[in-house]
Amino acid sequence: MNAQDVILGLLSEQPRTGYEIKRHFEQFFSFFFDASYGTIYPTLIKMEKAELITKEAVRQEGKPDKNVYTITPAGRQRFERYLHAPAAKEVLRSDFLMHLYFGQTAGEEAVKDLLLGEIEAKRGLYEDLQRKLERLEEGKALTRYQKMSIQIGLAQYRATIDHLNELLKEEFGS
Amino acid sequence: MNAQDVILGLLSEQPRTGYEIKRHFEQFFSFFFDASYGTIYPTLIKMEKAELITKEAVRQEGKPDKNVYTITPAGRQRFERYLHAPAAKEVLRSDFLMHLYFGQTAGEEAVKDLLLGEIEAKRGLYEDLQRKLERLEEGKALTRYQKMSIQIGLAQYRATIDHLNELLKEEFGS
DNA sequence: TAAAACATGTAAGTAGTTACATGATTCC
DNA sequence: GGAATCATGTAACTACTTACATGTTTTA
Repeated sequence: MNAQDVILGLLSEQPRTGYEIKRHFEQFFSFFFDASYGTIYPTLIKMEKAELITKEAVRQEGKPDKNVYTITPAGRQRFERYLHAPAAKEVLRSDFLMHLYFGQTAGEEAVKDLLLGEIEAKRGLYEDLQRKLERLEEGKALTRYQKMSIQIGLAQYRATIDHLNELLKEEFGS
Repeated sequence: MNAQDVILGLLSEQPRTGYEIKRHFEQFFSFFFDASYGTIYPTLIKMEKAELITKEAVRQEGKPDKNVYTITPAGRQRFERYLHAPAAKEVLRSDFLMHLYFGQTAGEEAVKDLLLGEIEAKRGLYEDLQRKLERLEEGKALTRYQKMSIQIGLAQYRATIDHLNELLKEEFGS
């Protein structure tokens, strides 16, 4: 999975601008994918050259002009290929766990703060994601599977928060 | 967190070769960090030039020669700086969740297979990590915090497997 | 009046992977 | 005899981020 696959997927739902794609990443994919404008815009240009998508420039009043991208049949085919290929293995990069691993060097107080910080961070992410899900459910624009993927994120956060809280109680008694 | 920080951490425990560092990544960090030889060896060379570590060539019988790296005081200082800086935010990249998100396009059968596959994959990772933990506990070479970080991984896998199994039952009735 | 939202793009740099290249020894 | 383990390294490439660059309108 790279930025191109994901962008193709979003454009297979409907035409979108680079700006809208980025917003979608933040709203739906925040906990398992991200890409910056510095990736999105060059990728769109590259994909247009490869004829996977087409660009339409749209003039707007009171706002900057925008480029709306539409997927082509070749683009759709490419996306199908990605979708039916086996999912690549998940990659987690956790600086929190790395810090914890070296806790002996950092000292008990530092580790306690680390745990407290991680719990707070995860709680924030959890609430944020929950609010997003609520807002999206009101809008009714959510497929069954989109909802599932968000709920998996929620369950994962929840489980981590619970486990970390237990650890804190057991190991540091507070 | 980058490869340099982590390597510095491992060398702060004891002198090691590039090969041993890679093996350690696999044994301890498999679920929250990884780096290939193509990263490790060039990084070691760069760090030696920066005088964060020193190299000692060791001749061996019946095995290739090896380069044993030792951390310098400057390297230790650099590692402390990393360790006391706030932990960078965790990054997850899940192609499984991306596939699930686009389940509507892929179809119900494909999604069911996807879930089944993910459960199997996670179960494998869980058992693997559990075996690693057992072996390491026998060896008694584990600090309290090292054990904690592995247990967090185990709890995370466990929670995901359970949640995915429930999803499968509820949504696909099998 | 300042920040957020809307909107696009580039240049320079960072950080990594994959594949190749080599070669002995030990275990199955 | 073949796979796994031990052991190091490079070249080409991929994929991304960060910072810069610009400018309007709406909202708090």
